[in-house]
This record gives sequence, structure tokens and C-alpha cells, in this order.
Amino acid sequence: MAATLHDVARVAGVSFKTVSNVINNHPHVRPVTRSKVEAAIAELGYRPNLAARSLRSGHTGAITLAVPQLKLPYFAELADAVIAAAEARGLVVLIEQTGGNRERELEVLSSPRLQMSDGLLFSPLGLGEEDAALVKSEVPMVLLGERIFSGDCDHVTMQNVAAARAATDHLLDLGRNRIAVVGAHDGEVIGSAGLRLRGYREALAARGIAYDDSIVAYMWSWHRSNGAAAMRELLARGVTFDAVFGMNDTLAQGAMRVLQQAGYRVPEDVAVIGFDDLDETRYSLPTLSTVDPGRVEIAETAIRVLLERIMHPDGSAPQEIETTFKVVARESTLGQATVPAHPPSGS
Amino acid sequence: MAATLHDVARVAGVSFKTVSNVINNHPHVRPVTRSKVEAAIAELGYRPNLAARSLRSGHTGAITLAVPQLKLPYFAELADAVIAAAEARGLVVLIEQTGGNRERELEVLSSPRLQMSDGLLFSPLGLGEEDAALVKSEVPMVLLGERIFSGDCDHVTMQNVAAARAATDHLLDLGRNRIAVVGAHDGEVIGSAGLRLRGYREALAARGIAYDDSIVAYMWSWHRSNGAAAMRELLARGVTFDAVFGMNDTLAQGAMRVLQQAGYRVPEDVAVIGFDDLDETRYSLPTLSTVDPGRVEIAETAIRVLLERIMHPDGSAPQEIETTFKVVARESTLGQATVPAHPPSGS
DNA sequence: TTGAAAGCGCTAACAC
DNA sequence: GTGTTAGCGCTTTCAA
Repeated sequence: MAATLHDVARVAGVSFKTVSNVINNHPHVRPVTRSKVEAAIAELGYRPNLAARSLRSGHTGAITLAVPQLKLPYFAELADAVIAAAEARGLVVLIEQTGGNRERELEVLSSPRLQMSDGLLFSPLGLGEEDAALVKSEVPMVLLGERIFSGDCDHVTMQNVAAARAATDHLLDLGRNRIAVVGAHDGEVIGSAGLRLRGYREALAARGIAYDDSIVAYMWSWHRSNGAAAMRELLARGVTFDAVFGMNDTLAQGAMRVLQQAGYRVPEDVAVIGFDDLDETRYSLPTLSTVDPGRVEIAETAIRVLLERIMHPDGSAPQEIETTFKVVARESTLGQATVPAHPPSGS
Repeated sequence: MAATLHDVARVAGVSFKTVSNVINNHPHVRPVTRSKVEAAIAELGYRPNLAARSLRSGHTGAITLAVPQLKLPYFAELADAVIAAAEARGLVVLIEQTGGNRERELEVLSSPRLQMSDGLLFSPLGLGEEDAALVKSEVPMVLLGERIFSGDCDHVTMQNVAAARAATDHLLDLGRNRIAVVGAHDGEVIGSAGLRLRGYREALAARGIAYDDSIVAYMWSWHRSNGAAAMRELLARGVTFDAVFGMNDTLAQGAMRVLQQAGYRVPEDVAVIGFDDLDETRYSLPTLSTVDPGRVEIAETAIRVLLERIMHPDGSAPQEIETTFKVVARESTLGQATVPAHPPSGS
């Protein structure tokens, strides 16, 4: 059995409250007493019991992060950033996967397991604006992402419209003005796809370029294969374009691969830009230009806001926070690295 | 304030122990009493307090998973599988990132936060065989991965040697016998790289093919860029090969991209196989042949073994468990899908 | 089949 | 400065 406060107190020859004072850095403890207690703690290898502390204090030192799936690179990197930000404040992160499924998302919101944490970082995918009223939890919550904007809780999101507009501007600045889009969601207004498409259209409009729906590829899933399929389809249709805006990096990579496979040079024939700044975009060939939507900032801000809310549940009104983004121009728009031409002469 | 057992008892007109009995499905409760209690629970929206329950029962219903970084695709997919397997048994997963750093890994092993969970799934990267004695924790632990084999705790690992041998055999069966390796670690004997290289050598030896160190690319980091760089280097050296075995999928993808960029057809000129069966291998062009090392099985087995250890801390002797693997042959070795040749005629 | 009582290890008033 | 005293909400003997 592990040592308790009482054991330490007995060994140190003080009352167990004094031990508690030492542990919690209470000011009024005589140095002599303190060191006696510390010696006893070391001797017994005492560790405070976290369950007891939670029961008493009402908080756990953990937060929950609910995301669709960790195997989707965007969410893996988001989780990575959230865990790092939480760790910096001494919090552990408990992860729930919803599969982007509406039912599971609602389930997580009312799960008793939320009690194991002091607050929730919730990134819905199945739930939408129409479900805003259902998005309530027994612990303080910060909403992430672009599915729900009208909830009455704190919300941290990226500047989808402005960032997409900047990405489009980057292509336009390079002299491309037939910019295909890969990954639009038909009829969506809010949500990543809807907002990003809006940014794209704004950029075109600002330069007096007509929007051409024939170079916009619609789809409902954002896997790499969808980007590839969409590009095959665009090529098959014989439409004209000199650039591609992938609504996320994965789509852009898929589209880029098909372009290259079909014999087009990136960026000489077709420039490609993505969205998300996933780690892998740094390593593709050519490296992928993209938009860094401020993922680390999202994580840090979300944690900060959540902690404030945990400490002051009835503090200020819910905030809507947008992170800063930046266009990351790499080889897929600016020009690519050269590759040695020696033949392997095998086979 | 949330309702407690006492509140429920008062409303139901029974003692609070009876309520506890109902909640824990104790057998001897009269149906009438049970439904009265259930009504009261529903009326008050009662949720058992998990902290109190942990304090009393000594277990938390959570487990900790410690991995290097979630932004590394392999660990993201491992975490995904672990969370899914844990969820199926009603457990939550708490994630610690070690950065693959030896100090941080030791820190996690002795972290008080481990107490928030009933057990640890530990995937070290910085610690090695020589540290086996340090790998101890206050909670039951299952070791994952190929860094440490001599610890005295349960260990779940993939069949690195056999799987690498099978991957090599797959290439040999296709008539390739100049198989370059990307990702060897110089001098490593155990560890993923060391073991997989051994499998490769065994496969060659079994067919009487001499091992040629000049087509083995060494490196210490396994990012996509390293695979690309290694392939550039191999091409620049002008060595002869007709296939590539990437020690993991990321390396293989990087190498494959450089090959294609340099004008080689995959698999016609050079066949490529990876290792890990990451999700993305299904979506590359061509799709990447690889080895499924049994990630889902690793996750499920690890959880099962950990739970056994939690329930019977002094049960049987520590087990060493290897999962089943299988070669997943895709286009990068068998032949690739065709791509429409219509020109975008842009720019 | 149900109830009473004890106590898990800790924090926080409040007294000394 | 240090000690005493109550609980936090639950599970678990044990008795009725």
C-alpha cells in the first residue's frame, strides 16, 4: 500500500495537516519543519493520491479532447498540439474519438467519462449549425472547428474565408487565373468547404474574374483518394486550368499526384496549393504550398480559454476567437527542386 | 450541485445503499424497489461521481498511452487503434507525448499523473535495451515496440524479422533481386531498423543472393524527406537496383517520389514496398505495397494483456507476444492503375 | 432484501 | 505555525 499523509506525518513527527501544508506550498511553515517533512516524504516515497485530491477539490487536472479520428492527419496534428499545450500547463489530455458521427458526438457530450476531466475541447464534424442547441456539456467546453458558430460557448476557429482568399490571391499573384478547386461541398455555406469556397470566390471577384463552376470539383469526403479522383475527372472533362486550390492538403496531394502522373509539371504547367500545413507537405515532391491556419495557436488558445472558463464558469460572455493564418509558399507554386538524373539501370 | 446517492435515496424513499445496489447491478433488489430507484435517478439526472468511486475502489477506468508524437503517422494510427480498443471495453485513454526523448520517457514512467489511470501502454523510442532495468512504473505496464525486449513486463510487438523477410520475399518472387534498402540504422541490432534489416538479409541468404551494402541507405531519422534524400543519393551513386524496400511507409513514399520524379516507372523499372500499412499508402500513386504489421491486433492485444495485469498484478510471468503480419501487395509492386491522358491545356 | 456505519486520502475551515 | 475536525461521494462489510 502506498504511503499516505498520515504515514508521512508519523515519520516526520508532525500532524498530518502540516504535511499537507508543505505539499501545497502554504506559506506559514517553519523551514525546520518543512525539511523534516520533506525528508519523511522522500523516505517513504510518498505521492499524493490524485483521486482523493479530485474528490475533495472538485477538479482533476485533465481535459478531454474529442475529435473525429486520430488517423486523419489534421486531427492527429491538432491533438499533438493540444497535448503539448496542455502539458505546458501541467494538464493531461484524455482523447475521445467520435468518428465524425453525429450520434457518437452527442454521446460524448453527455458521457459520464467527461467527469474525469475538468473541461472539454470539442471538434464536431457530424453535428452542424442546426444542432447548436444540443451542444452542451456538464463541464466547461470550448468548441473547435467550423461546423457550429452559433453555440453559446467559447469557440476557437481559423479564418477560413480570409485564409482561402489569401491562398487564391497567392495563385493569382503568380499570374494564374484559371484556378480549379478540389473539395467543394455542394450547397454548403458554413463548414470548412463552404467558407473556403467563399474565400476563393471573393478573391476572384476582387479581381473581376468570373467564377467558373466547371473547374470546381465537388465531393463529400476529403480523403487523398478523393483528391486524386476529382483531378482525374477534371482532366477527363478536358477543362482548362493552370492552378489548383485543394481545400485541404490531403486533397491537394492527391490531385498533384494525378497531375504529375498524367504528365503535367507542377508548378510549371499547373500550380497547386493546399490548406492545413500538415507536416507531410514539407516532404512531398514538390513540397506543397499551403496555408498554415494557426493550428498551434488554436491549441494554445483553446487551452487558455478553457482554463479561464474552468476557473470562472460564469465569467465573461462566450468568445469567438479566430487565429492568425499565413500562406506558406513552397515548390508546388514557386518552383521545384531539381532531382539527379542518374539512371538506376536495374531490371 | 450535482445529485448524490443520498439525494436519490431520499427521493426514492429508500436507503442510499439500496441505490448503490441498483447502480452496481447487485442481484438482490426487488423489481419494485429497483424501478422506484431508477425513476428517482432519472428524475434527478443523477450521475455517479467518478472521483469518489476511484478513491473508494482504487481504479479509474482510464489507461495511459505514452508515444513519441502523434504527428508521426504511425503513432497517430496506433493511438487511433488503442483508443478504439479501449473504448470497446469502456476505458478512456489518456495520452502522453514523450517526443521519443529518453529523459521525457523516464519522466513519464515516474509521473504522478500515471495515477489517473489504471495502467500504462508504453512505446519507448529514446530508451533502449540498456535501459531495460529502468522501465518500471507504479501501475501495471505493457511495453510496445522494438526498443526493449528484456524488460520484465508484458511486451507486445510485431514480427519485424519475419515480416521484413516476407516483404523481401515478395519482391524476390516478382523476379527482383537487386533490392535497395532505405532506412537502415548503422550498427543497430535490435530496434525496428536492425530487425527489419535482418529479415531482409535472411530472405536474400535463403535464395543464395549476396548482400550488397552499396544499395543499403543508412540514416538515423525516418521522415519522408530522409527517404527522398536517400533515394537521390542512391541515384547519384549510380548503383544498380530494381526494387526498394523502405523500412517504413513514409520512407518508401519519399523514395518512390524521387524515383518517379527522376523518370523511373514504379513498378516497371523499380518496384517499391514499405512497412506499416499506413492509411495513406492506400491513396498514393501508385498505391504502395507494404506490410501490415498487425497494428489493430497490437492495440487489442495490448489492452487485453494490460487489463489482465491490472486485475491480477501477480498473475502469470510476463509474456512476450508477437502479432501476425501480412504482406499487402498493391500497385507499387504489382502494377499501377492507368490515368486519363487528357491535357488540362491551361497556362 | 434492505439499512447502518466505517472509511478511502485529501483539503479547508477554524481553533489553538 | 501547527493541530483538530469535518466532510467530498462512494463501496463495502456487517447486521437487521
